[in-house]
Amino acid sequence: MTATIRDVARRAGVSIATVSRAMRDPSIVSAQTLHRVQEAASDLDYTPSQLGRQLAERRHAANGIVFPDLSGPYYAEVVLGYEAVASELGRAVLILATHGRPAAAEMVTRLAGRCDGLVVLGPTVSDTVLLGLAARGVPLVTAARPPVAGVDSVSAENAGTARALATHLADQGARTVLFLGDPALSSDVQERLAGLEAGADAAGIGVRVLPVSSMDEEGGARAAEGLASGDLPDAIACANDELALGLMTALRTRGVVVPRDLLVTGWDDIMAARYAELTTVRQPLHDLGATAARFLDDFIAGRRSEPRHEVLPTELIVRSSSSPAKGDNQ
Amino acid sequence: MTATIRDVARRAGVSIATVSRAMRDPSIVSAQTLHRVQEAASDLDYTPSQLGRQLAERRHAANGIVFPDLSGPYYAEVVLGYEAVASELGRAVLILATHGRPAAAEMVTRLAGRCDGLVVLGPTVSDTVLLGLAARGVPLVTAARPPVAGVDSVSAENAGTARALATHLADQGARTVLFLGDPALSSDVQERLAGLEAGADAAGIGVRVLPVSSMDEEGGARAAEGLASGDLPDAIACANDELALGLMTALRTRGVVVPRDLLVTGWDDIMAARYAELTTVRQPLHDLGATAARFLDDFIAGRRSEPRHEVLPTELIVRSSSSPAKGDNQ
DNA sequence: ATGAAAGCGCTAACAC
DNA sequence: GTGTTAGCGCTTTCAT
Repeated sequence: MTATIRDVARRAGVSIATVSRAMRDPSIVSAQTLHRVQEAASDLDYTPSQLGRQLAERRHAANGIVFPDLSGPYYAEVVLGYEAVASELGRAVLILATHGRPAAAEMVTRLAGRCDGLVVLGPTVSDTVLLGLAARGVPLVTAARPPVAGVDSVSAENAGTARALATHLADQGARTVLFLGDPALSSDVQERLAGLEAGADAAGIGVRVLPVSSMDEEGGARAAEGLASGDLPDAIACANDELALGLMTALRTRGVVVPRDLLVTGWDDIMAARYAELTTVRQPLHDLGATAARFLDDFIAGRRSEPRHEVLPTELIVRSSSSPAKGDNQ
Repeated sequence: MTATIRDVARRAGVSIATVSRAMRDPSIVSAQTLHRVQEAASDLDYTPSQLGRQLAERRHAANGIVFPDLSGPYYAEVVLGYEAVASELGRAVLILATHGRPAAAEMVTRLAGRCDGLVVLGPTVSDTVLLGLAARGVPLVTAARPPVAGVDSVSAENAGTARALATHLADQGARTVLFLGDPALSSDVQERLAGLEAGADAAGIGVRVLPVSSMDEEGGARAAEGLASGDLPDAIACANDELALGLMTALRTRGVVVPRDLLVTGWDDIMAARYAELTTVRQPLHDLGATAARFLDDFIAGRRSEPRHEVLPTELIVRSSSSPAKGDNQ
C-alpha cells in the first residue's frame, strides 16, 4: 500500500540504513546518495512510519493531558496553553476527558501506554491511580489539584486572594457572607473557603457555607431558590463564576437587586463575567497549562531533581456586582 | 525496564503466542494456561505495549482533530463533542492547534502519520493539503469549512438563518444594515453575508459590509471607533458574538445606546451573549464534533459509499439587543 | 490448545 | 560513507 523504507532503498539502490540516515540527518551521507534517496523518496511519496520509528526509538514523542471536561472556558484554556508548549517541543498531544466516568482510571492507564508522560488536571482520577502510574515510571505532572507525593504540580493561588476578597466585601459594608460551593468537591474550593474565612475573621464578620449540587449556572439558580427572602446575607461569594451568574439571574427574577440588596462575587473571570459586571478572581489559565507542559518535558528529559510545586498568582477583579459605590445601580 | 510479553511467557512457562492470545481473547486458551498467564502478568505488572501492538496490527487506534485555536468557546465545544464519540469508539484523540502558523501544513501531515484518520476544522490548512492527504489514502472529514471534493464534511447552516435574521431586523424597523466581518476570512462568514443580503433584498432594505481585522472583541471595538457618529446604520449584524460584544461595549462608551439608537446582533450564542442580552444564532457545536467523529469512523471502518455532506440546523435567538419592543432600555 | 517463526517499519551498533 | 544485522514488542499464520 504505502511505501516503506525498503522500497525507497531499493529504488535508490542503497541500503535501508542509508535511507534512514538520509532522512534523519542529511549531513552524514554523501551529496550523491542524499540526492538519489530524496529523489526516490519523493517519487514514492514516502513518509517514514512514525510507528516503526517510535518502536525502534522506544518513545512516543507524544504527551497526554487528562481533564474532567472542556465545556466552560476553564479547562479549554489550560489545554490550549499546554498544547502550545507541547507542540513547540515537537510532541503530539493526546487528550482525554473523563466526564466523571467510573472507567476513568482505566482510560488514563491506557492513555499512559501511548505517551511519554501525562498531565492530569482537576478532579479526574484518584491519587491512588496517579501513584500507581508514578510507580510504573510514567512521568507525571498534576495541575489544578492537590499535590501528590513525589509528583510535580502546578496550581493557582487560592487562599491569599480569597482573603483579599473577604476584606473587599467587608470594606463594602458586608457583615454576613455566604459561601456558595462545596468544599468537598475540590481542593481549590476548600482553599478558597479557608482563605475567605481567614479574611472574614480578621475583619470581624461571619461566614456561612451553602453546598451546591453542581458548579454551573443551574447549581447557582437552584441555590437562589433555596434562599429565604427575608433573611438574605449581605454578600454571597461563589466558588466559581458560573455559579455566581446563575445565582444572579435567578435572584433578579425574584426581584433581588445586585448589588443594592446583596453583593455577589465569583471566581475564574470567564468572559461572561465581564458582561455581567461580576466581581471575580482571575487565574492564569493559559500559563497553568504551559507551565505543566514545561515541567513534564523537564521530567521526561531528565532535567529535574526534586519534585516541584509551583503556585501561580491570581488577581482580584472588582466590578459592580460587589461595589455599589462605583458600580451601576440598575 | 518494563515487562514485555516475553517475560510473561517465560514466567508462565508458555510461548509468547499463548500470552498474546490470553491477553486478547481469554476464551481461546485453556483455563489452566489462562490462569497461569494472568498470574504471571499481574506479578510482573505487565501492560501490553501499545506501540508493539499497533505496529503489528498496522493501525493506530487514534484519530486526530485539527483546529485553528481553542480560545473562545467555539472550537472547544466542537472538540469536546468529537472526543466524546471518539473515546466511546475506543480511539485515542490527538489534537493540533494551528494558530495560523505557516508550518501548519507540515504539522498536519505529521499528525496524519500518527493516526488512522483526521477531522479538520475551519481555516487551518488549504484544500491542497487535504487533497494531498486524501490521495495518500488518509481518511478525512472536514467540519465548519467548505467541502472539499470527495471528502466528507459537516457544517452548520448559515444562509437560511442569516436570511431570517435580516427579516427580523427589518421587522424591528431597520432600513439600513451594516454587516461587520470579513467574508474573505471564511466560508461561514461568506454564507452568512449572502443569506443576510438575500433576506434584506426581500425586505427591501440595504446591506453594507465593513471588514474587520480580527473576529474577536478587539476587532469589534476597533470597528466601533471607525463608525461616524452622525451616520450610524439602523442595525449592525456581526459575523460572530465576540465582534458584537466588543462593538457594543465600545459603542456604549461613546454614548450610543443599544438597542435604542442601533440594533446589534452576533452569531454563535456563546455564554457571554446571554448576559449581554445579545440577539444571535445558536449552532449545534457539540453535534458538529460528534457527527464528524462518526463520519470518520464510518470511513475508517469502510462503512461508507459516497462522500457525505451534512448541514446541521441553526436557530435564531432573539434578545433585547435587537428587539427594543420586548427588551430592556437601560 | 499451543508453539515456532515470520513479519510490522524503523533505528543503531558494528563491520568494512 | 555505506551495508549487514539485530533488535524494538507485538500479532498471526502454519504446524503439531
